[in-house]
Amino acid sequence: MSFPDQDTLGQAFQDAFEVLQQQQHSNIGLHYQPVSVSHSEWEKYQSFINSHPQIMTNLSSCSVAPVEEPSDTWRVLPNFPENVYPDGSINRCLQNEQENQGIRTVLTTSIQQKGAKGRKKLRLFEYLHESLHDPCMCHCIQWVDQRNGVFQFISKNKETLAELWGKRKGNRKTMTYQKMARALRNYSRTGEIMKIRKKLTYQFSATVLQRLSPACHLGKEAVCCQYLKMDSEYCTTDSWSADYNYMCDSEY
DNA sequence: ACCGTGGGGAAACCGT
DNA sequence: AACGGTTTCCCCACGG
Repeated sequence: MSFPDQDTLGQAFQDAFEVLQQQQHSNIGLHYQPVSVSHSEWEKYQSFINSHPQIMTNLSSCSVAPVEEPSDTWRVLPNFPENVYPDGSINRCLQNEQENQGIRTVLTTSIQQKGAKGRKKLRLFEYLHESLHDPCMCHCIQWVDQRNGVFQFISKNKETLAELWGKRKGNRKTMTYQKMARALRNYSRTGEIMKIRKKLTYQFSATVLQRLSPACHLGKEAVCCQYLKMDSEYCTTDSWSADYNYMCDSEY
């Protein structure tokens, strides 16, 4: 991972705390964790920061943090260890999910907008994958079959997810599911995400899935079967998929 | 007929 | 300036 530069990080902290103050929750302790970093890795940084308290007021020490991979997204965690999964994801976040989402959006947007120097933009499929691993987002998007990269938007809350995506990107207008789905359809040209013949259901390509899901999610031996589109039918390469499409046909 | 969902063309936008 | 990756708008099709 790479730490954002000190101005960026400092501004992001400030923005997040401003939100907290506006919401009169300035007493809540927060962790700031890049999504791409494991919990154990993050703990190392935490202990480093804890042993250098001046970082919190003067972020000059950040530059000594190891630089490996660029990080695109950061998450805000409440200061309750029991809420953190071993992989660094969140269990219940704050009592008020909207509140946490708002703070997270401020922080991630701030870092991305102000610290995007030379860093790749977050892409929609990356955001969706990230959301799929965020328990706070399970009311918006869920795995249908994680092993094969099949996921589904929750009809009731799909617009919420779209709006959050729009905010994350800093779009001028409100993102809607329709517009997001248009972007998803563009992925079918590049093969990164395919539409599954089931309501609100899509599938990551094997390549994308491997790139986004390291061993912790897939298992090294995991093989992703693709749904192959043939004359408006989808066929698959294993029995699960055959069953799955049978299920789709009866549901869709 | 209406609604939700899906498909796609085309132009605009924005960051690299 | 060119390009990639959306974003936005619009229109259409289809099934319930």
